[in-house]
Amino acid sequence: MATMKDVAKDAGVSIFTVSSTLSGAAHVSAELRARVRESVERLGYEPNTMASNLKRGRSSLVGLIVSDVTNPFFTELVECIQNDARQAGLSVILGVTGYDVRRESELLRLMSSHQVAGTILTPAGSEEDYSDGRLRIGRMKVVAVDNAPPSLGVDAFALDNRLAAKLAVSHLLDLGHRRIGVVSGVPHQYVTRERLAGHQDALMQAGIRPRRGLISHGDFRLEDAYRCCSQLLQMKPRPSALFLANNLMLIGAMRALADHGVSVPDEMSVCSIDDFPWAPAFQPGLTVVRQPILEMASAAFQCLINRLSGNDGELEQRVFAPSLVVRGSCAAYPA
Amino acid sequence: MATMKDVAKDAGVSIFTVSSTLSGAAHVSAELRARVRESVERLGYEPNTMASNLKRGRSSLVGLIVSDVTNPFFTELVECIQNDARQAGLSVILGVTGYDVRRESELLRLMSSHQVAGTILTPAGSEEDYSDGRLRIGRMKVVAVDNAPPSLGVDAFALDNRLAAKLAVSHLLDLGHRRIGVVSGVPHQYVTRERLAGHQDALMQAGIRPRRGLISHGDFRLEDAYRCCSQLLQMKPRPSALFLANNLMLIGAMRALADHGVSVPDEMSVCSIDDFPWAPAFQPGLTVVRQPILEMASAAFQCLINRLSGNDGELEQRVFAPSLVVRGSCAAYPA
DNA sequence: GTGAAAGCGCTAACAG
DNA sequence: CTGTTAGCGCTTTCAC
Repeated sequence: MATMKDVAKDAGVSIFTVSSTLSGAAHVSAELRARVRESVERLGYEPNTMASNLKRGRSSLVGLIVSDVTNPFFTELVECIQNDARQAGLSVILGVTGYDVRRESELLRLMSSHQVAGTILTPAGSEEDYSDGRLRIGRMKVVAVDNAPPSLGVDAFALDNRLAAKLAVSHLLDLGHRRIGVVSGVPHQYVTRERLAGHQDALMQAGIRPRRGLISHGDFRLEDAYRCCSQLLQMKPRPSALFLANNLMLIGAMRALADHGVSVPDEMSVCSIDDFPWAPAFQPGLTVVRQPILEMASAAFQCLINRLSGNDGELEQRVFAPSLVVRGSCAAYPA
Repeated sequence: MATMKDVAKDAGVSIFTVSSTLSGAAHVSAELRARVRESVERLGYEPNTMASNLKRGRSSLVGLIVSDVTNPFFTELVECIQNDARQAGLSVILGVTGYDVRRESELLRLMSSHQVAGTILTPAGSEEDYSDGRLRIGRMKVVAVDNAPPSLGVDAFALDNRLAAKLAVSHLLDLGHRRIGVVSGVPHQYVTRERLAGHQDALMQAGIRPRRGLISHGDFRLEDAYRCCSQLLQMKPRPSALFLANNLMLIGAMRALADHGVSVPDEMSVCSIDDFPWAPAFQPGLTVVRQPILEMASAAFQCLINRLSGNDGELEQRVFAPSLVVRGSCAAYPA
């Protein structure tokens, strides 16, 4: 592997000249520049980013830690951040927590040890998990997306999860449903609590008292939602509608419904949080509450960039508005 | 940010002692070890991976370059590789090509400049694109997954794409379909050609001559498939079955079918390559040809690890068997 | 405009 | 067992 020194020797110039030509930091005469370029070409020189970063004290890497790459919400987030990073000349190191706060800690530490400039994180935990500024690792900037317990202590960009759930459940209520089965997310996460609270808000507003038996605790993943949904289907009387706390669980529920031969929306109305490409492909189309992922991602990334360029202002905490996307999976009660 | 030097000073030992305690490379007396650990704790010391990698000449990073993160096939690949990498103590830098061979080149170069130990790549191109050993960048090891034109010149792990397509189309043929609409992938990619060839194989075997008009060229993405499928639906007589070259295009087709009020499988049988979590959630369940992603990913990663540990043996080129997963989206003709 | 030289934080000989 | 030291490849003063 050719180094800068090799190039310098080959071109008969100093290391400095090579460095300046490549980085454009200082004026180099056209002639030397040409010689350098030629040597670079001939030797197949590739700059060693690591060495450069080490010297400059900051790296061209950013961390991106998400809860679950197989979830289209996170997937789209990855896509967005990836694009933004590329445009900013940054590369992204990916980490996956699986909603595990301990893994999250490890990953954060790992990112820091890779000297990433900053990290975008979808926190896995709840308020208690972040009480002690656990996210402040070294001088690494971190900004949170999606799950933003108040105690985070970092910039955060998240959906108004409470309102999102309320929107979904109110939609069901407006259609006349009274027994609404709920599959919520991993119990300890802030997002889950908020969505559960939004569910309550909706019931409250409609003057309906929530029943424990109708609330089932999933883990934001498909398999568990399948199980939860199957249980809900055993209830007598059976709920007439289902609210799922995220997209993957919606899929799990649809599978369960399919396997139990329950038709949507005739026998069961279904809606969830998180829109995704597959939702309109179902027959009937799936009614969901949409998150403005692109906006959240851009805002988060821009914020990170600002922090990196020295902005030490107040914490930025932005909440984004959900929107109900009505398709065909919720029908009026009785169907 | 505390450095090793700081820790050494704080603990009253030499840098070397700190280094060996942390890496476990040399024996350090229990007492010093304790002192070091304490200082590490107190100062909140984090090793600087970059410096370490620079010094050791190899990095704890691997590159992972995929065509499209929003596609569940690649998503699952990312998930698998991510897991394997973690267990091997490696972090992954993610890159996305969008099926663009030029971006692929840039990304490969980028990975190399980040001094990654190796890179796992889902190549975007075709045979001609790799004629000149374009994948051999510096001393970076690269191994290919998913798309493996013979000219690659690197280890490759891919589905038997030709057989996969044949399986799908033969299934349709066996059900009595004779006019089968096809939406293929990005025209220049090897995978696309193979799947098209498999389609031909199936027709040939059934003694049916292929008709150009029934073949539409998508780009492995949803939107374009929607368009292609809509066009196919205009044909008179209309095809009685559809074969999609991948999962995202299946979704696009299902959307088009839904929008045009065509019912599956009564009015249209549908099948594609790539299984994905959503497939069984549809009503009817989607019939697809499954790729053994986990196996392919593990094999690829293991191969990379072997290469990294000095195995300079022959190129490993492995082809994996597809399997037809019959669900409900294909019915006998006439429906 | 160009070169020499001093490190960035760490590892790994080599001495003691 | 522990300390000293010489770099890894690059950026960046500082002289010329």
